[in-house]
Amino acid sequence: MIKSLSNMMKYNEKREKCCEYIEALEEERRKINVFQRELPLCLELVTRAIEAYKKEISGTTTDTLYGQPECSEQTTGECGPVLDLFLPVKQSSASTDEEEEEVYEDDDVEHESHDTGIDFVDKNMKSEWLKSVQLWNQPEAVPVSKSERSQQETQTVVEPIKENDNGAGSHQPPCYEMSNEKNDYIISLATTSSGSGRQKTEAERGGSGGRSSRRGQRKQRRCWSHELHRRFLNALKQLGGPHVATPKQIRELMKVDGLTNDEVKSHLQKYRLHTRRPSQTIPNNRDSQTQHFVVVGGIWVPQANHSKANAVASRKTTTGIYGPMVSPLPSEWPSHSNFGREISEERSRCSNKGIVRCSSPAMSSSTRTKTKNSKLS
DNA sequence: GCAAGAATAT
DNA sequence: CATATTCTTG
Repeated sequence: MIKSLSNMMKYNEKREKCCEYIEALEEERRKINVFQRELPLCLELVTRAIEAYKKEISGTTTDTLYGQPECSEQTTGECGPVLDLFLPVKQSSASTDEEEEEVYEDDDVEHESHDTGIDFVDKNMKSEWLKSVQLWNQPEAVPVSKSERSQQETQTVVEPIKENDNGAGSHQPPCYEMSNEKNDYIISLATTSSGSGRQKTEAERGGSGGRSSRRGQRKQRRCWSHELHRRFLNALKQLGGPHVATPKQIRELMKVDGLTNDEVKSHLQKYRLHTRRPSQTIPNNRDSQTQHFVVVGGIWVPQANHSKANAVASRKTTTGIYGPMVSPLPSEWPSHSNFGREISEERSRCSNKGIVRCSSPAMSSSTRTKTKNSKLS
């Protein structure tokens, strides 16, 4: 008699336990699902375990509660925010990406194999929306994925050190608070793409609602994320250096919709400033004004360390962040801007006091010289 | 009137 | 400091 009773209790207890397990397992499975290709076995195991437990508690019971085993939407978990962000952009992936992404497809699809079609879930999704979002918002904030890409194309240099950036938990705070603005940006990025994308000026200041009424209002500050800056540099490179490239051209090349000429212009201005005479502010000894450059493979580099230019050592080359030469570049720019050693490249092009044909406006006080001729479009 | 650049402003 | 905006000029 007693026995049966205790048995029953035990059973109940057991069942309860099972339910808990199942619950936990399913939760786990959802997570694993995202990494299906990495952990196929894991997924399988968990699934089996779930089934096993279910069998155990057999028939009726509380199955209803756990009736959603097939939750294929791996977004679950704590992805709340993700989802939110994702939604607005969602469609972009389909239509826009080609425009936007082209510049940096490389790393996005690098890792492991892609067996099941599932990849798209985490891979695509992530890259897609993250990218767009990032462009305007938090420059870094990305979990990990893109840590690599930093400087692929141009880079001749190695850049040994770069771990610091986001490796650990450095969430750069979003530039400034853009609150809901972000959606607008995202959307514009997503839909417009390069094609025509151009009317932004208005849209932006309009803020959220889209009311562009208040014109006096200062535009939201644009944060030049790494991505943006990368594109910027890229464009610069294609155009032949910061001194010959014009804001408009750059903007067009960047293919970042929502970006305005003014913004580019401003950025360019800053870039040029930093680019030239990086040392100036720093009276520092060092051959400050005597820097001797050496031509290496067509580019000018500081004689000093051209051989191992990027070596870690040089990084503190006095010149500071904007060091004119190929200083190994301190991880990147100060906070978020990222003129890094890339500038070195640029400067290598025209800098060197007039040695090169280009009038090197940068050097001369009167920059306006420019080479407008070249762009007689 | 536009666009680039410099000079200011925030 | 980094961006935005305004001023100047071609």
